[in-house]
Amino acid sequence: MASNTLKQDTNMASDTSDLVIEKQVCFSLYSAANAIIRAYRPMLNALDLTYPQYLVMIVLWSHDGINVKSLGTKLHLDSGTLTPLLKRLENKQLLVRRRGLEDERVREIFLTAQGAQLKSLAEAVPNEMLCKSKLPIEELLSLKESCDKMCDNLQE
Amino acid sequence: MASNTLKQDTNMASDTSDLVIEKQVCFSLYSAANAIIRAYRPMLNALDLTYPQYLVMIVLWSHDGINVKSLGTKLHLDSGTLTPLLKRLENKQLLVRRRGLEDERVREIFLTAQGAQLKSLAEAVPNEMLCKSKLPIEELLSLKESCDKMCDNLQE
DNA sequence: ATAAAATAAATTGCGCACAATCTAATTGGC
DNA sequence: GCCAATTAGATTGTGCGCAATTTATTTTAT
Repeated sequence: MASNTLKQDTNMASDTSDLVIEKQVCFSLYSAANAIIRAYRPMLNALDLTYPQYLVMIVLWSHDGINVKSLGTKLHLDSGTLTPLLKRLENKQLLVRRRGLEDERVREIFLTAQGAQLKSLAEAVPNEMLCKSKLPIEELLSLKESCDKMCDNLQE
Repeated sequence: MASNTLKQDTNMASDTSDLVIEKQVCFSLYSAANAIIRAYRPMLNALDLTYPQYLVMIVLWSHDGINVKSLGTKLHLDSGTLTPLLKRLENKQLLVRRRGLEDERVREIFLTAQGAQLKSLAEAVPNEMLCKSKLPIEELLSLKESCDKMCDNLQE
């Protein structure tokens, strides 16, 4: 029991093993992503949106009429995530889901007037988030670049 | 309809608005975190662990006997996430959950022999992940630092 | 000694993320 | 023209992540 306590308290593993939580880059990224979604919550509650719903709305505000496949490509999400999410946004009257005219398999997503209007309320969100992060813009840009590279490199 | 098509195709908004998906640092971080968990999956399937379960095991491998509160502080997760996760790991015989002797409210988590043994199989995982990321170590370290800062700054 | 406040964990409920599977429509080859 | 292969999306089931609430225990103040 004494040796066990010693090993824990002095944390011998941290010098020799890579299997320590404090060394894990991926854990830092995972925790930061969770923290970001948590930080967005109060702002997005005011818009009655979750963070993934907010992302979908952002895409729609510049690509009204996009289909589920293209939306999924842009957001790196599949239909298993998007279909129920889009149904919830449809229930909130922010969009409508229409079948494609020339291809019946395709679902095209169109903003309602209400959904389009929500954009003006959302305009303030990105800047408020940048303030909360308290990081200089150059650091945020290099962080973004590394994340984008990571994402690309882990593709299949 | 012609003007609508023009607006979409030339993406006018991208120059004037911050509300474009390609500009969102947070979206990059969110996508990278999802991509990481996806990339870990095949490796961790071999250990019959999910990524959050793997994180818990990493902490236990250097802090056997830790309680739920301390575990939550380390992983930035609460009992609503940890309690059912720990029960699943207990069902897999990787750990046991005991009540604290001096304080009955506390749950202390102890590795089983099987749980302790799993560490040797997990030793190869971090390096394999670094390879998959294809990023130079310096970039990974600066990425980790920025994520840790982001996480700290968004605290409460 | 006891009631109030604080603390640790568990529970409930919702919304992702994603693997796996299924359905329906379209395309390509012959 | 017809059938196999492909494609788009929907469905099902599991495991988080977390807000909100609840239960049980401990601490504090009186």
